[in-house]
Amino acid sequence: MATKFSRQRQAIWDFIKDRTDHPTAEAVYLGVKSACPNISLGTVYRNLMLMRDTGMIRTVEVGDGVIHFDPNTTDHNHFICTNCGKVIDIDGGDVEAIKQEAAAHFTGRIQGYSAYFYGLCPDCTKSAATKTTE
Amino acid sequence: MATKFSRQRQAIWDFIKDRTDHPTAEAVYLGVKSACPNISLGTVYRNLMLMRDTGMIRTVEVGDGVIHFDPNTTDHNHFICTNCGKVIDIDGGDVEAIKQEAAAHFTGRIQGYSAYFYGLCPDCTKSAATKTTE
DNA sequence: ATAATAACAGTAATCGTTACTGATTAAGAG
DNA sequence: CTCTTAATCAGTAACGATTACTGTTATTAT
Repeated sequence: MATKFSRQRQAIWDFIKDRTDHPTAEAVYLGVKSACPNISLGTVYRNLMLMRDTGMIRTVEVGDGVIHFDPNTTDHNHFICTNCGKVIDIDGGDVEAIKQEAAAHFTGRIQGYSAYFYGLCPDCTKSAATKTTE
Repeated sequence: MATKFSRQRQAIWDFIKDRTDHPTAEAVYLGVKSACPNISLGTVYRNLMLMRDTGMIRTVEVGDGVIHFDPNTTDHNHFICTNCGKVIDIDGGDVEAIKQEAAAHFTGRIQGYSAYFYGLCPDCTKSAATKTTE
């Protein structure tokens, strides 16, 4: 067989598989250290990219110059807080409708899709409201 | 006055203002060299980022790890060819409808938006069809 | 248990972007 | 037109995320 399931790969998968906070490679690296104290950052990158290439996870590029990883491979949109940088899933939107809408105005075949919405996340909206009137 | 309109900035603006091909900083740098033979890459970056900050142009992050620049600041979508990497505008889509659709499923205020569609561009579709059946 | 090789840790290299330097130069005042 | 001054420049060094390389380790099939 071609693939060996190493302890490190398992640890990375265990760490990321239920995440909804779109960690970076660095964050995965730090998070996996408890299970694999001397894992290498290169190993984390290699495995994350391999998981992406095999469709286990998806990469998300938010505009902060760093790659984020998302175990949710179903079609969905992302919200990025312009204040704290948090990346939040927007579930339940009719992604198919959005694709259709764009396809109607383009003469190529649209396969994939990813959209990013920007604004203040609920938390930052709250703390902004707390501050003295501004 | 705070702003000086240098020859270099003018050249960069002249180069990019009518482009629809979303050049990178590197591409702008090369393209501007004929007008400004010894312009510096740093100058190109500084001016492009300044133009973005003042709303003259927009940055587009496509997933290739490089920043692209777009003089079209009106709301529109982008198509990225997974074969040749070309970035093409999708004009005429109802962007507002897409925003609404997503906003309906999210409890924060959505301000900005950018969406990317992936697939084979018209050119690559054509040349793929030319090849022996595969 | 052993062989074969995927995967590893550690580190060096790459590359896009940003920051720093002292030298230029655009723009307003006299 | 000349002078002043601060914005901008060219050139280069620094930075940080990601990738590539190298010799070692460990998973899997036999």
